[in-house]
Amino acid sequence: MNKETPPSAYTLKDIAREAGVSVATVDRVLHGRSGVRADTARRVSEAVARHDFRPLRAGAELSRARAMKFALVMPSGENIFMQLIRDQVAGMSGWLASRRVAVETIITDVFNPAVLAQTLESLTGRFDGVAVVALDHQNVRAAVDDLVEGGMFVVTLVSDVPGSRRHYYVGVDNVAAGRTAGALIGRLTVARTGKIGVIAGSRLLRDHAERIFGFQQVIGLEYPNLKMIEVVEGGDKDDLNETLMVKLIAEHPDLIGVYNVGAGTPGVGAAIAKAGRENHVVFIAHDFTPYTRRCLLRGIIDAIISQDPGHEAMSAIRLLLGLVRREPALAEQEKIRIGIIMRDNLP
Amino acid sequence: MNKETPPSAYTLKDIAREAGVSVATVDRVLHGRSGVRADTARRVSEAVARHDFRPLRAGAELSRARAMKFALVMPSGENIFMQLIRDQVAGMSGWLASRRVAVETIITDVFNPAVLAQTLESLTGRFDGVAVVALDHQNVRAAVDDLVEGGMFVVTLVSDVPGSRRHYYVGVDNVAAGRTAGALIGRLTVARTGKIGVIAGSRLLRDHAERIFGFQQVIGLEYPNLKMIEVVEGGDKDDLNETLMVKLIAEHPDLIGVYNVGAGTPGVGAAIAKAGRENHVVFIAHDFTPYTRRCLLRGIIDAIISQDPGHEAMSAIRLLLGLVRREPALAEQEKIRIGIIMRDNLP
DNA sequence: CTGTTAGCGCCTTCAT
DNA sequence: ATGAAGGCGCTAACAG
Repeated sequence: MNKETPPSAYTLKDIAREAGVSVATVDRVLHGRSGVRADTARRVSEAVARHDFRPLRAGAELSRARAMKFALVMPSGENIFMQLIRDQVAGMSGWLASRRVAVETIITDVFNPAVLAQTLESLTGRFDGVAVVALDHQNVRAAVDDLVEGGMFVVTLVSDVPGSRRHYYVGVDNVAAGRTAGALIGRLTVARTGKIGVIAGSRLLRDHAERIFGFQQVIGLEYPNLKMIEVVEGGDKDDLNETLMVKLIAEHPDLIGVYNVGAGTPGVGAAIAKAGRENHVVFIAHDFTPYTRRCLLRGIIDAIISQDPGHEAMSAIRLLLGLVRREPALAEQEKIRIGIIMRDNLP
Repeated sequence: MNKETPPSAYTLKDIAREAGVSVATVDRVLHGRSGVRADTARRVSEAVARHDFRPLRAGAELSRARAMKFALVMPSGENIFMQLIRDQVAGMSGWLASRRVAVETIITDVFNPAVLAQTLESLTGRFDGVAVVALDHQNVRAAVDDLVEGGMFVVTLVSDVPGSRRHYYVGVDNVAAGRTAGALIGRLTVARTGKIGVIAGSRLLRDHAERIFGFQQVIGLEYPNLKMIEVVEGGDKDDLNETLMVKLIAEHPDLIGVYNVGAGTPGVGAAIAKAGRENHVVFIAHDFTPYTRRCLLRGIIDAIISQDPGHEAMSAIRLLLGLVRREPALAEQEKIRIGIIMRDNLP
């Protein structure tokens, strides 16, 4: 028998009585609102501390309940990871509804800074908060800053705009993700000597650039036996990626590893499978999907770097909710982990 | 612009008015309570469905608010992972207090079935729910069943009692965890030929037994170049583990991999470091701690199989809360992932 | 500066 | 089988 946390069914009223004030005063002290004599405040604080009193959330929530509307700005296109996030949000409908939170998904061309910026601007006043898969570009940064300036709460999702005034970024450390990919390729190719191919969507996307940076770091510094081929770009498209991969295989007989930085993994996988190279080429890609799951089981993909879409969607919404309600920052509680998924630890 | 979930600030009262009944009746229908004519129920259901109405959680919570008391039964001893879980629970104190939930941690000798069973029996009537790091033994199973029989809600934590009537198990699939360890050793030793050592706490602990089983499966079937040495048991103790590991290194010059199934990792690590074998021996262990973090950075440990203690503690409490409140099962939402942590994806 | 009071939405007796 | 009404704990508007 050891530690004990007493139930403490105290209420505001009890504390008020004990401190010899009214509930309103206790409430003021509890929330640090002004208009309380220092001396009175002290008496209240003491009573609160004495019983380690915490206001019951349900009461607070009920009394301020208000319908809220959030916008979720996501890329158009076939990107499966984004699709998964949308699915997760759809699956949260019960959770959202019972809290009077509405989420409107807005699909736009995130790859075009002007379009994205304009989409963001158009949100002004229509929402209580915005979660956006951002693009690191000055127009977008300006749009985000304008929104925040106007009192909107903004979190970036998956892809950040570092210099902006967004309240939070929900997503992984992409440099670390790239390093992880590099370390996996390095370790799994063992001591073999050969070339490593890297396929990205676009080096202009901050998350892709960061992953490549981290990847190069590790390969360059720690695996002198591996030589990186120039990064090629396939716009996250399956077909283009397949073409690129076929070419890589053809031109580099000593290719022993491939890192697909963004989406479009099916294209890369198809090229490897058709060439019958799954046993010679260590293939690392991002994001756990039905397709990558199959590839892991068949040995086409050796490891997946993952971030949990459900977790990210939930985090973004929770953070926005907390901001709107002005609750103390649960911030770094919500940090997103970089997952490594191999054949034997499939979720 | 795409999907839309309307705010729907409807309340029970609105639905009642629309269905031409009172709020009490709507409440009855919503919760499937008896005493409503089929025809009336249908009218209500229709109104509910028409607006996709969900009762506001805060209201429901407030009206049923009740102080609750949960017991957390954990092993005595130095096991760091358990310590981390306790820390996490301590860190949840604000969350718990604002929901009027008290958690009493009860330390007991989980390795002794009789003691554990008796501890469990002693909980009867004193708590609303129990989270227990269990031992798979018939006495324990009987004790768990008795508790459930008596109306207590029970979840097992980290280590399960499969045949029992516990409501949930919160923890990872340990066979898969063992397989993951096996796959990592297999892949990271590359094509080298040699022996693999396995150190467990006790083969009588179900989680250890399952991990060993999964590990053997993979090593035996897929890596003919690796030969497993007989499993040795160190009772999760640092000092004993160190002695065992020193012996393994001395007796098997061709040792190229070690899997520490349970706790006591510092002992194993020390032996490897002192022998200067960190570059020859692939070392896989469980649980991310300050110590294993250091080992990852220094290259002593190659990969950690992790389960998030914070996540587990939170899950256990949330599940118990849901059970007590008789909320629809959020069950498999709470599934715990097997994490792989290497030097570059440290949390 | 401080207190009073009317809700917030839901659940639950207690009547009918 | 159904309805009316009080209360859960907290907040905020309004008095003083």
